[in-house]
Amino acid sequence: MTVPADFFKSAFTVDNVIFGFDDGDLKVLLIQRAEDPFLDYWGLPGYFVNADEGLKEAAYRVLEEMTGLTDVYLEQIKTFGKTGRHPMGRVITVAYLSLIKVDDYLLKVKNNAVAQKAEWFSISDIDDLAFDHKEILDTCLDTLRRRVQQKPVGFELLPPKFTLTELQHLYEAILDTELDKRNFRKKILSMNLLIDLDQYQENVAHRPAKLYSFDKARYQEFLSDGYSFDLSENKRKSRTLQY
Amino acid sequence: MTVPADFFKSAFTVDNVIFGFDDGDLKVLLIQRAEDPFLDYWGLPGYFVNADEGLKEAAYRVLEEMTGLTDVYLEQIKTFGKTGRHPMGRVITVAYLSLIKVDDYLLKVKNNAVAQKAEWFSISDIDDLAFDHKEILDTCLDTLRRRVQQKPVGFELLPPKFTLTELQHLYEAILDTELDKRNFRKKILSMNLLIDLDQYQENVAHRPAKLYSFDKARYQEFLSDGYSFDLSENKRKSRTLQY
DNA sequence: ACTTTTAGTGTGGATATTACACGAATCGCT
DNA sequence: AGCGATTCGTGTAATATCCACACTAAAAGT
Repeated sequence: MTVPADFFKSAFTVDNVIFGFDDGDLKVLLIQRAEDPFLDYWGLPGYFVNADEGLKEAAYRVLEEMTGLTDVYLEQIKTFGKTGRHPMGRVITVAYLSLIKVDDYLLKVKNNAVAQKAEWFSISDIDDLAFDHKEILDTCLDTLRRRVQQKPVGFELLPPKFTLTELQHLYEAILDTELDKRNFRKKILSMNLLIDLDQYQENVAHRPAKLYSFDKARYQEFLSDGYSFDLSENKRKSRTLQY
Repeated sequence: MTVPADFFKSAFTVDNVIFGFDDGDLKVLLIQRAEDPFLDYWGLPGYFVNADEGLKEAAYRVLEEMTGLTDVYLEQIKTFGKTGRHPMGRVITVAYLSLIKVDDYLLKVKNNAVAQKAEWFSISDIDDLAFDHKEILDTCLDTLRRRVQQKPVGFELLPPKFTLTELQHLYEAILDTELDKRNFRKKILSMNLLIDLDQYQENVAHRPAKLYSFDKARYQEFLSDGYSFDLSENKRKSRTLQY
């Protein structure tokens, strides 16, 4: 076993899968490529990792250069390294995932970036992307759906003040399912993650809903405590199994 | 944004974290290095990915060359890419995890491998390893402990015929906790993952225990069905939360 | 036959999960 | 002012799950 001849002759990239919630719809942020290969194709915002930066660092830098987003939390999901996934040679890519609320961020492509523009796309409208980005997106979507049942991630996707119905719709959109209103409220309120603002919607043509905000301190506790969420209303007989 | 000057001047490796269960103890498979850097240090069995092979493929190949193990199931866990983690330059490594039963495998280091020898170490005896392998190991151990509560992975670690007490000890070793015998048995049997062999231990100085084996077909169902396991006997008040 | 050791078994109280329906509050229209 | 349309907000009861807890059974060795 020797050092391969092509040692130090490979490249790695990061690709960011940024999910957003807007208008009752789960979206993902794509860029249109400004260079070959896949010129003009849409793909995930991703680019090469520099030699002097860490992976996560690179993911944040690339995301900002290509879409203008800063201050999003990125989480490493999986690394894709099939041969032939990049026409320029052996390129391995590390996929990062984030969940943000669309309204909070203004998209802005830097001049020197490899992107012509950045836009949000509804998940259901996406069929083909540059490279193997569709596969990466699908993997991240699976992860998101599993994740959402274990951590209260959904909150990141709503405005600072929201109604319980909005929160429920969010979960229904991500999980592509329907939930029972009363049970949803019971659960969510019992978690003490919400702050009751004692304010109400205005100018709605129906009984106005109470507004809530999200208790960030309490959220931190949840994450560190390894709490287990569970969306359920479950299909199967024996749901929570041990061992 | 341009292609970095050091494009195609990086290297990647795979590192395998192979957990084994033996003698009531959770172990991990390490190799002693036969080359610099970290000559003579113990570390994870890992090496460079060739340009013409996929990541997973590389992980299997490297594992076999360094330890002789074949036919283990490897799962990608995380990619480590801090700058400075490898003294030779920018090297990114993808960590793979596996769980096997020690007795089933004979360790055999190939002549040309970068390893002098391969040995099993108890988790608790490991303090320092080559590179950042201790950090990689710790990350994989966390993943294993979480994993074990979601999938019945533990079965891989026992001989073909085992007693319920052995299975319980396995879980106790992995999770570093004690479990209630009656509740454990109720749960595990209700999952229908075990086949009652109608055989008993022999030559033990006490009442002999029934022997079971593991129903592989049923196990497959579990995996594909996205069942949720849960080890519990739980510390916290509200265990299973929704939303 | 007695000791030692591990195997094997059931119940009840507390909590969590699910299914399910109707009055309340606002707006806009007449 | 009254009515219709719309969404908000709330409780209960049946079922399933979770967990704590203690004694008898079977074999080997003396």
